Amino acid sequence: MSQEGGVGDVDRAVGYVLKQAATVLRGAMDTALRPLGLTVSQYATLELLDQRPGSSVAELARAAFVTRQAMTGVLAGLQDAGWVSRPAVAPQGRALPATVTDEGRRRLREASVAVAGVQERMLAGLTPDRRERLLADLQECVAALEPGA
Amino acid sequence: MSQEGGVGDVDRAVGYVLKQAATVLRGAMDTALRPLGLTVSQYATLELLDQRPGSSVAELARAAFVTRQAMTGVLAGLQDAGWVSRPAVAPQGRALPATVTDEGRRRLREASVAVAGVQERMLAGLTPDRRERLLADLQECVAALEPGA
DNA sequence: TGACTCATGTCAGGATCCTGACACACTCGA
DNA sequence: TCGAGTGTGTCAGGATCCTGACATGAGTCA
Repeated sequence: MSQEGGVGDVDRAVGYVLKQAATVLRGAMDTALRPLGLTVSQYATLELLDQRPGSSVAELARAAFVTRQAMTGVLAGLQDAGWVSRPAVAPQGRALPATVTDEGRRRLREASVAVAGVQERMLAGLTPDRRERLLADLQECVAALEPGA
Repeated sequence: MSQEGGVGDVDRAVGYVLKQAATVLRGAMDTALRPLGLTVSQYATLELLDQRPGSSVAELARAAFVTRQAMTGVLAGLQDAGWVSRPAVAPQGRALPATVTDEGRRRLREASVAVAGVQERMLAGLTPDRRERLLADLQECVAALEPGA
């Protein structure tokens, strides 16, 4: 019972397990990154910025699924640490293109290895085929729920 | 390139898509629950409490992946709304067993249908087999990362 | 040129959650 | 019996993120 149009047992609800997985992963990343002096948000921002050099705060915020205000705070911390630099004046429009500094890139490389280890540990029990399928299914879920759909 | 021991393209990193899926799902649940006057946290707590009647704050907190303090705040809101009741004195030990009221159960039933709709929309593009596999894979990921592992 | 729209950066305020700490209640073993 | 260990509820403080709002710069079009 307790089915009749509802969600059913939470342990078998994809949404519940999805949040659980995201929470556990974030925790594992946090413990892996803490010794390196990086938060999960900072690492994610560095990784994004390394792959999209010259991004504005707004672009990074969208890529990291947070608001511009939140990303502004993260970027400020990264700038204070000397891992990210932004020009004082906008070269065009209002956007201030951010770039990873050499020191930031070194830090990112260490962090990236650590995070890759966590991801590998998470996926250790899955065959390459299953990993591909898992990724594809998650992307399908995202596409189905996105506002534009 | 940019592979060499690192994470690789973020769009193909399971962790990135996992967080994206969790974020999009939470947003969709929020818009679905808002008309019913429920937050996602409140709904999750009601659903958990309906399936585990008499749970304490600490038990609910563990089940919802938050701290006791956060769950205390959510429960206080639910009690103020009259959807959850707790005895004034602990019948045993210090734990105060919480239960969903009749009014709360009515509200939960509506919310559960709404959330089930969101989940169905998210999984619409997946066959039953793929849904089962997705659930199993996510559970595998959780088990592989859990502290006790 | 001027009005409109859109995107960006920023400020102010509030909501949510976390870490750290403390006191109380039960259980178990010396 | 009593002490340690565990689990629970709660308070205080801080960190992170969000909503709402505003001003600025660029592009579009009458």
